Amino acid sequence: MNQALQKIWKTVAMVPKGKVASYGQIADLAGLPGRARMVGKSLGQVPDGQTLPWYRILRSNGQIAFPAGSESAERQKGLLQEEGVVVLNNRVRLKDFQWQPSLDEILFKLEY
DNA sequence: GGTGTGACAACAA
DNA sequence: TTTGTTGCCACAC
Repeated sequence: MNQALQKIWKTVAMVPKGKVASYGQIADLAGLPGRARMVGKSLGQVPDGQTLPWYRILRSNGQIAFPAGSESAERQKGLLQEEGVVVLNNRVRLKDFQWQPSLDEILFKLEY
């Protein structure tokens, strides 16, 4: 089955609450450099049952990937703000909220 | 194989 | 800052 998909989901799952990450960042951490677009596609395939923080994933510039004002964008914005992440004009200040995995977090991930 | 697509990214203006 | 262009890579036709 889809290994890449699993890796991506596991990686997304370790983004801490109140922090965000970019598609490319997730791809890199998942060991799939250059596959940012695949991360996006994968998040769209997440079964509803799964509790995955898909909403903590943004574009490299901090923008929400959905068109501003769309239902999805609003939902994502809401979920983020509930965690304390400030969203303005459909974007987040990465300087303040981007997740910076510590070395041990990365190593822990490699154990798998 | 060729071609188009996509919850992307880097860079130029 | 915002908008275009290009480069990417896995996939579905």
